[in-house]
Amino acid sequence: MRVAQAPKLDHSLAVTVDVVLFTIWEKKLAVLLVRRIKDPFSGVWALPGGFVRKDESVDEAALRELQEETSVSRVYLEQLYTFGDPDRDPRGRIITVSYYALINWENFQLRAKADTSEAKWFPVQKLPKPAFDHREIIRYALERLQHKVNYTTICFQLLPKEFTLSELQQAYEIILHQKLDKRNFRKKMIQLHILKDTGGMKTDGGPQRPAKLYSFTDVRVVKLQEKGIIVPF
Amino acid sequence: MRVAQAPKLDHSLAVTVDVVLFTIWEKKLAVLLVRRIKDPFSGVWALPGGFVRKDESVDEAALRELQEETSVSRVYLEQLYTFGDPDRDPRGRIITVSYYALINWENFQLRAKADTSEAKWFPVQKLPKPAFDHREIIRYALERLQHKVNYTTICFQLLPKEFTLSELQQAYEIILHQKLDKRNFRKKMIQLHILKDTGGMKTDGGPQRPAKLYSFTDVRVVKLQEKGIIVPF
DNA sequence: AAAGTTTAGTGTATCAAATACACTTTGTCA
DNA sequence: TGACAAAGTGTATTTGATACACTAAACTTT
Repeated sequence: MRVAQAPKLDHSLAVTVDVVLFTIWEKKLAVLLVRRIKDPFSGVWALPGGFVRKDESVDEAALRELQEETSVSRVYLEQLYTFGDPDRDPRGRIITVSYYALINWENFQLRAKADTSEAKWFPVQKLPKPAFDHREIIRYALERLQHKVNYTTICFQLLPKEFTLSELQQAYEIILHQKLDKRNFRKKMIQLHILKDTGGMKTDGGPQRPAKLYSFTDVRVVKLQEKGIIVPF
Repeated sequence: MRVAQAPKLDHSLAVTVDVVLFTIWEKKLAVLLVRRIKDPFSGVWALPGGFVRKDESVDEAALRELQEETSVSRVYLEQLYTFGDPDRDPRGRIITVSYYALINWENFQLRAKADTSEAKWFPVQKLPKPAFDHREIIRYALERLQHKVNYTTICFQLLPKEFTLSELQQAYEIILHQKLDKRNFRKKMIQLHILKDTGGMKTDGGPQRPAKLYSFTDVRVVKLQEKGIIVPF
């Protein structure tokens, strides 16, 4: 092993990415963890992630690692925070750039066939003690997600293309961990003009009235209510 | 020079920090830039920053570089975003973790004596074309600052310990780049219970009525109006 | 086919917060 | 002592958030 002898010139460090992948699974918000097969923390659940290569951007590294470890691609991905304490990894000086990603459960089902390493969804309320500082990263991701559903259309990333208003409300309730008023919720969603009535109906198989199906008017995640903020320049 | 021959094992990259230091100077929001003396971009204005060392956290590196290049310490500092495109630096693969910092102009005056390299304040509206992707970093920092003044007490980091309500309003107007209503502003600030009447008065030297001096009740930057968000776990 | 079940879908009244708006006060300077 | 300049103050209106309960529609059971 090489020991750094010229500190003034050798500034190289290892950089990893870690991704908190969320989905809504069995009416709970869940995070995907993979079981580590190498030391340190061999056998322990951890966030999917790995080293950033020299020829790829950090964003690309996050997507690649997610793809490699969970066969997931084409997800909404957003950078969270960079954790850079010198002692956060027992292997040595490793900085990690954390991300969070959202996927709709049905989409995951289709793509997760080629799994090699063990991966499993855990409800955020029942997480095992994860490796490294991954619990802190998950907490941070959850906080960001909870904030963002309030002023963006990010929530749609967790739903199928067409969904009912009840399903949308349920998604909000699951993420925010609180009940919402049905009439006020629908009123708000409709006046935001982000929903399109697809004309379709959803029959659930149960003995109840079918619900209208909606889709999102904008394919992209959109910011709402940018009140009082003007960005000059 | 050593060439990486074991790509599977050698994951080392260079990591830098860059800091967008804001102040309010001559009734404008300004950013501190330093003139580079080395290639690349020799002679070009750039954000203060430099390489992260192996034995320090990324936050510590940001504070250290700020101290070294601008003699500034004890500032409010917050991580912004990590920029990781492989071609963002002509020297090679360098990832940068960006920060922004706030300082009150009078405090800077006292501490900036020991300046070695050339440093200068630029109003955000009149920035020179900076080195690297620093313009993007500054834009990002400005956006974050403008958002944060709306729901935190971060603004106080730009003011002296004691200030008048007019000075506080002016700071908001400068950051948000828009005029605010005097009565509504004061009403809001007072009902937030974040201000303490110090009993002192400020006479400006002009022929006008002196203003009451206030200070901030909490030394720390505080979040306001966390409405509708509950963080379980 | 009628009654029962279950979720979808709808409107209004109240309360709280944001906005719009103009004059009086007070100390300083000439 | 009168002019000046910024400090300081209140109310009415509008807008958005909240609280709240019944009818509609389709399917299932008897």
